[in-house]
Amino acid sequence: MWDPLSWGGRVRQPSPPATWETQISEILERLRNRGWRLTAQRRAVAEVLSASPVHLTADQVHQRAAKRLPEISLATVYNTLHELARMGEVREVALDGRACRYDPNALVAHDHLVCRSCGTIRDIPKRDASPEPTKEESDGFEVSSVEVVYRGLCRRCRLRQRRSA
Amino acid sequence: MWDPLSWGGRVRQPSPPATWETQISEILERLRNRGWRLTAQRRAVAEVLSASPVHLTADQVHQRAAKRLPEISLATVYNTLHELARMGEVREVALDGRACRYDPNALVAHDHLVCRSCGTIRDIPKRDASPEPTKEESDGFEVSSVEVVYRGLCRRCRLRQRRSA
DNA sequence: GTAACTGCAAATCTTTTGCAGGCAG
DNA sequence: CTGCCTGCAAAAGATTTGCAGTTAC
Repeated sequence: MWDPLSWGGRVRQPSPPATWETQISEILERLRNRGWRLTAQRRAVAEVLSASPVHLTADQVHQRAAKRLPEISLATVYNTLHELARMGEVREVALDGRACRYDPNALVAHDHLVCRSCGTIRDIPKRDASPEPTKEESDGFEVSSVEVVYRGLCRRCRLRQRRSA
Repeated sequence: MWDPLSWGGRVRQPSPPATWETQISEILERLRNRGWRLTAQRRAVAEVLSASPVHLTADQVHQRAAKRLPEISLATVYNTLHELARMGEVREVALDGRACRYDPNALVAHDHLVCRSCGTIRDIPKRDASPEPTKEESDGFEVSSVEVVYRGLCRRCRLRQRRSA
C-alpha cells in the first residue's frame, strides 16, 4: 500500500502546535506520577505519536522512533502503545481490516474520518446531533460508547484516482 | 477467546425465518444470473452466512461449512466471501483489531453493536437522528458513507463478568 | 539492588497467493 | 471442452510471547 505518511511531496508536515512540547511533558509527567518508569524508548513512542496529525500504525511509530533511537524494537513499541492505551493516554483505533492505529487524542470525545483507499484515519469533532449511548439496546446488550465512522476518500487519494482515470 | 457461536447451552439457535430458504435461493439465483458459477462450496458459504443471527468470521464460516462439506478449504471460503462482497451480497465488517466478519444484510442500511469482550457483531436499525454523509468534510475529504458503532457488552459477556466478580 | 523494561527471535493468528488438478456450464 | 473453481501448502502481514540481559528508580 502507498503510505501517505512517508510521502515527501508538496504538502509540508504541519509544524507541531506551540504547546506541543508542553503537551508531551505533561503526558510524561502524568505517567511518571502513576508509577510509569520513564525510558528513552517510551519517550520516543509518546513523542512520535503526539506529533502526527493523523493516526499511525505500530509499524509507522516504530519506523519514526527508530530514526532517533535506531535500536528500538517493534515489540517494545507494541508494549508501550498497549500500556499507553491501558492508562487512557491513547486510543486504539481499528476501523478496517488493516493494521490498528493509535490515536493520541483520548481526552476529548470525537469521531473519525477513514480513507477507504489508503487507510488514513483523522479525527473529526462530534456533530450536534450525534447519537448517544443507551443503557440497554436490543437483546440485553449494554452500550457504553458510540462512535461515528465517516468513510470516503482523502483529498490525496481523490487526486490520485482522478489522475489514473 | 471464548466463542459465543459454538456455545451449546440453554439459548436455542433461533430457527431460520419462514422465508429463509426463499432468501437463499433468491440470492443464489441472482448470482447465477450475473454469471456466477454455482458450486457446492459457494452454496455452503452463502447458506451458513445467511443462517446466523450475528456476523461470522471467515474461520467460523469455514468450520460450519465443513460440517456439511468436510473437504472445503479455508482459502475457498475467503475467495467466496470476497466475491460475495464484491458483488454487493455481503458486507465485510472490521470494527476492532480482530478477524473480519461478514454481514449478509447488505441491502438495508443499518448500524452495528460490537461486544468489547467477545467481539460479536450484531445489526441494529439506524436511528432517526443518524448523521448523514456530507460532500466535503475537513481538508478535502469526501465522505461517501456514515456508520454508527455502538460498543459495549453483550448479555452473555455481562453475565459471565458478573459471575467471575 | 531489584523489579520493571528491552531486544531478539520464535510463535500465533489472519489473510493472501501460486499452482496442479477438477468440474460447471 | 474450456475456463473458472478448488484444495493444499507456503507466504505474507500484524501482533504476541518467552527469555536472557539491561536499566530506571
